[in-house]
Amino acid sequence: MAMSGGMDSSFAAYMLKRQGYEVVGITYQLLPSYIKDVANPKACCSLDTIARARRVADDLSIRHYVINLREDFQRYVIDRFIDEYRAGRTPNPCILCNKYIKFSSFYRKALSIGGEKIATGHYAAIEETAEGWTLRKSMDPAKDQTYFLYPIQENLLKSILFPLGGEIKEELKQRSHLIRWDPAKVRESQDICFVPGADYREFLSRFIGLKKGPFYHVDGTRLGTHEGIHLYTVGQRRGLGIPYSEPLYVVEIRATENAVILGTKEHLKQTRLVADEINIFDPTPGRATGKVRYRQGETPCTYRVSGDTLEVEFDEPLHAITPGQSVVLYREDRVAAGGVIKKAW
RNA sequence: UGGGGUGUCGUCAAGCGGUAAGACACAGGCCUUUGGAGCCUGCAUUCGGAGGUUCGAAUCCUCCCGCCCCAG
Repeated sequence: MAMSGGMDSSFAAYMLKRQGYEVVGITYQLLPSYIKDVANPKACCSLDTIARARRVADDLSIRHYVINLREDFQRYVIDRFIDEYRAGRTPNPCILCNKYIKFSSFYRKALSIGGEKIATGHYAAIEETAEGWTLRKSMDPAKDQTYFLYPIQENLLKSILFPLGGEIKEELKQRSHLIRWDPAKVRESQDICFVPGADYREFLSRFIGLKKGPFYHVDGTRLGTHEGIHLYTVGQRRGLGIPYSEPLYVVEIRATENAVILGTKEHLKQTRLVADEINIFDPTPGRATGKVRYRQGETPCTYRVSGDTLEVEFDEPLHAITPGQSVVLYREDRVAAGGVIKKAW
């Protein structure tokens, strides 16, 4: 059981224990040591989680281990996060972390110490059906985290437990007295766990360095000068500093020209996309619903898998489909497919 | 140097004698296990400067200053 000492993972551990599992709590260290001051204590991987998790584990009378996954985290999450911004894309670090760390490195480590299954406090569900194992949305629609979990390999699903998949967070809070978890005394907001102070642009600038370049309107007009492409993301409005007759948004980032293209809301409407780094649960082409960012309703669409890519056409235009972000497709409450957006139009 | 025009928030811009609209930008907040979006709130006691007329001026008059055109 991956334990952070927070309510969700603590309660999940409690549930597993009650269900009769032999539970071993594991807290992984992910953050590089240069981040002394953890900015996001509630984050899934912050430093002072260890003590909190241990206390909960002791309380539940389960063993507790701490494992070090910093090297992998640095390489697969932080470095890639930086590289993606350098290339003018907008990565989703939580998805990288799930793909390469929690449901990869952590899983292997858990096996190596004798575990049979891994469990996390994610709000998602796994079910075995006639066709095989499926990743499904959680009972609590407000907390469903399948969007972040789509990269989990299908053959791994049978080895994963999501104890909270059938729970409703608000109801869980009512029962939280059953465990002695440590309420995070800090703000709820999540942000990026490895970015101190939650200012990811400042963080990126330490590695990428500011390199001024042109702001162009989609019609070709030069509108001003930007401070470096890594400071911007498609769909962004604030922080451009350009007065105009109407709000301007980042429409495109051209890394090769070091240029940022601006336009109005209309210019951000797109219906088609191609994604790579895909994970396909249901290869049958056809109808589905999908979303392009976590907090967004699903839009009906059609998809097909073509080689290593996923092609999606939405029934109606979406706003700012952003390269580097992920598209996740659903059929009913099952995750059908997902991938990293390569381009959209 | 003549002739014409113009000067209102960081930017664009209403107002044309009755006590400073709006948009963009910006700042703060809400929302949120990524980023972005969205929503809420704030944002010129003052109208290039100095005088004057008036109960009352950004709005009228005078002078000065700054821009922008057109002339020689």
